[in-house]
Amino acid sequence: MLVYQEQAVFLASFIMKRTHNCSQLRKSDAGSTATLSGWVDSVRDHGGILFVDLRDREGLTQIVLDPGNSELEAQFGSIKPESVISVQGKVLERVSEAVNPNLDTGSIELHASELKVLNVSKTPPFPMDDTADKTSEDLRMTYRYLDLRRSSNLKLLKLRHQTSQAIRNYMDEEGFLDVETPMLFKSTPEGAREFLVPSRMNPGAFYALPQSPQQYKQMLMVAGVERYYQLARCFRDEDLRADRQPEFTQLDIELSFIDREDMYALIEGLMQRVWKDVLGVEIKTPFLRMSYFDAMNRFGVDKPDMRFEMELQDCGEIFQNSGFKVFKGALDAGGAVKAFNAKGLADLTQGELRDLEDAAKSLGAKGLAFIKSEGGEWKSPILKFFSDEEKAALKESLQIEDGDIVFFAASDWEQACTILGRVRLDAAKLLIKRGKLSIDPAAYKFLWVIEFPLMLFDEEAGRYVASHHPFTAPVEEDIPLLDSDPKAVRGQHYDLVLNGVELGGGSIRIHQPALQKKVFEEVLKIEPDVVESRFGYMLRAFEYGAPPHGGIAFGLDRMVTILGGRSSIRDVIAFPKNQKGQEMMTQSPGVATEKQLRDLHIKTVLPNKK
RNA sequence: GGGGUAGUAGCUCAGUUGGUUAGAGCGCCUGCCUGUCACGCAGGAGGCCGCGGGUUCAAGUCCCGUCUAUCCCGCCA
Repeated sequence: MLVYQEQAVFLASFIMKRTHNCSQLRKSDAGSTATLSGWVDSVRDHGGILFVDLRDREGLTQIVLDPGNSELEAQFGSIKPESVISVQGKVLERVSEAVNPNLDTGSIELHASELKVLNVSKTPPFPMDDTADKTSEDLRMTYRYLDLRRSSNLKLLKLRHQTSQAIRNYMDEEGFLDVETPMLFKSTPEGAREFLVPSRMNPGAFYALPQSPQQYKQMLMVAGVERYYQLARCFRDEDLRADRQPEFTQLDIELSFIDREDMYALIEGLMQRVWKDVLGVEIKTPFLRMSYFDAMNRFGVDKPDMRFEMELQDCGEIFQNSGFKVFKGALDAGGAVKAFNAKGLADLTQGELRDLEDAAKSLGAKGLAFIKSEGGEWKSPILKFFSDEEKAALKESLQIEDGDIVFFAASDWEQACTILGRVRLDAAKLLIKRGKLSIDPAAYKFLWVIEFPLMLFDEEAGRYVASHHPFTAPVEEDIPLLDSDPKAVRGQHYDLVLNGVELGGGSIRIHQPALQKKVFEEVLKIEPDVVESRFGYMLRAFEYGAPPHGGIAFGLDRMVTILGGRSSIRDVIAFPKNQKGQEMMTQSPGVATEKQLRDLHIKTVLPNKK
């Protein structure tokens, strides 16, 4: 009997096969017969006449049930929003007063003559329109299949598809091969924490899920692939943020016989293509370029948002001989005094000021010095330490006018820049809230950040560490500095930044085995046996004719987030994980059975709960 | 690991200096309604005020703890 019913439904779906989607019918179809299938978006029962908005992936069509058909009326009476139905009927042009200009199909409606209720829906746990954006993510993710069914979310999935499609077309036309690399990789404890996968057949041994296909793609260059790309899934077992997921997708690219200029041109073309195909927007090239030093010095971050000004100024000269010990002391210690003018923000509240100060403190500042210009006079707790000359010089260099507030940071150069970089972004948000600063949502300010230092000195480890990764090639003329002054060596590294978001980064790689070995052993001071076990195959590969090569990788999720005008990458991932790395719908991760653990030669030791 | 914010009806939120029976909008249920498109109108149901403890004659409200979510720092290309 049950089987019979299922067959009946199965059969029904064929009898009522759809002839159009819900966004297709137009005035020209008037008079014809059509069948639509989809979800009930809303029901408006006027007693006599009844309207149903039928929705599918493509759009919405209004169904009309004219009075007089008691059998159909009974059927329609039973349907609820989100039920799945098929309707057959006559397409009729709407009378002019009834036309809905907000709907693609608003000039017609389908007058139902037959209805199949394919599946009745329970009442959804949250609204199915855009007001659900305010519903807690927790609940939406538990019912992600309903959340995704909302048209704004289906649009985002479509947008993501269009983005990867545009990428694939461009890469194909540029001669790139899509090559898949292993998901089960070897652990490389440098860098991000990895997800480990126990190997049943090799007791005690573990695979690691790749943080990126970095090493494999370089091997593909040695193999002569010349141009490789992949939309690669990558994994990092680190704490999450709005723009970070434990698994994410990279557009991974590597190519041979190129220099940095070739890379810039290739990627600028790619971005042009993506923005054109997905949004219909023309992006201007070439992109602006800025050295890492300038980015830090002028904006306090290595990924400046170029959509607004408020640049940091250097006040070192002004306070060279200042009576204000905090500033003088920082300068005497070889540091810097930086400042920027948050134009028009003198009216900030005590709470807002405290928030800015907290932000500064979280980056190591002892406080946040400021000068407000309000009602024709300057107000500041530190004003009394400044001489008239210093005040005049400040007014001049920071262009201080009434209503402005200037923030200061005095520390070593990098920290001072970082602190103000953060305050600058927060101040911009406050100005936007007040309507004093506006950022065009359709502005796309691409920027290459270049000339990063190849190494950073890690105070904790007491040695140099690669700022990008250890395969980045030094700028040619800086190679002699590897021995004398490693931190002055610039890498052939480049980041692509868009509106303050790091879209991607990469570098020209080292392809000479001797230089790579030197970087590993002499500069980064990695023990030779560790080098051998982790990178030995790579050094050997380079001895067999490695071509000069370089690459780049982009966060596809971040790119789609920006294209879709969203703020969280979770919005553009079909089934994202929450901040604890759990996927709420399937309740993953789950506990393994005893047998599974035994097979994998694993014992779990749970943390003590106090 | 640390800090901020939030947790009250299915959803979004209000709830005064602690004070009687905890409210609104949407949704849901019932009825009415022949042109709506967020239909309208009338009525109704629905609450462990996250959880545990404390202060008090009295706690949604104050205190302590805890859990959950989210944002940020640490961490992470």
